[in-house]
Amino acid sequence: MIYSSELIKGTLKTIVLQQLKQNGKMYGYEITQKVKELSKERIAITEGALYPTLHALEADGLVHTETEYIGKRVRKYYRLSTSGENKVLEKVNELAEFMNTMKFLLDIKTA
Amino acid sequence: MIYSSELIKGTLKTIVLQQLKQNGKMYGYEITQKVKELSKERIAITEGALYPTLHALEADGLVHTETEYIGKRVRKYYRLSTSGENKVLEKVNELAEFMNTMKFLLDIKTA
DNA sequence: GTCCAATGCATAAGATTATTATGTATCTTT
DNA sequence: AAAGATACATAATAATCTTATGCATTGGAC
Repeated sequence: MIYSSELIKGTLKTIVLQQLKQNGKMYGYEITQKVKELSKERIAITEGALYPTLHALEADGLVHTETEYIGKRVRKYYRLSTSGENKVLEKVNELAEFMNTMKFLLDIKTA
Repeated sequence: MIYSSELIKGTLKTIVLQQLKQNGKMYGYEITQKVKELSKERIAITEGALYPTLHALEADGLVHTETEYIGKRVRKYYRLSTSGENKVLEKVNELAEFMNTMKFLLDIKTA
């Protein structure tokens, strides 16, 4: 079962930043696969969502890129900048608090 | 501190449905105030977001409405339909699971 | 050796759903 | 009398996703 796409909205940037934090440098396709695996197939990041997001993170100076060639195929690696490292902490903290609030609001018992 | 609006996206319908479940019948303004109170001012539902959402829930047959007059002032009460009662269970369960997945993905420790 | 699936990037049209602004009107408090 | 709270609603705009499309390389199956 895949989570309905509305839920991903608003958390995608946070997920991507956190993956970069945990893995140092990653390329786009790798991020989709890693998140798919970690979420047991329940979070599917589409390319149409991912690439614009990565470009936005770069435009905001939260990540830096390096291009590598594997044979003739291009890979664009992304890595957190210093401000990106701060941002991921902020974002994850905010989401953690938000989830606590939602748990209370929705009367959800902890598993 | 108010949660950034991106986080609300995708959870607003669930919040509204759950409030209706917990309180039987409610009118729009009441929902905004109740959520504001329960979230300690951290979730602010704007009218421009709420009313279209309520209308959509009604169009989907998840809620029924009754209009009441308090003096000359109109109040439109919303109440879950039978399919709305099923829907709220689905939505809350999905969100609960999603939050567990996110907690794992983002390496968040339980408070 | 050819074809399909997977890998890898990217953008564009369209849909969804929020923000912000605006409008109307009543009621309460100062 | 004025301001703020109550109460509904819609429209223009913005953000951000889905879906579709495009291009190109690589690996495995047949």
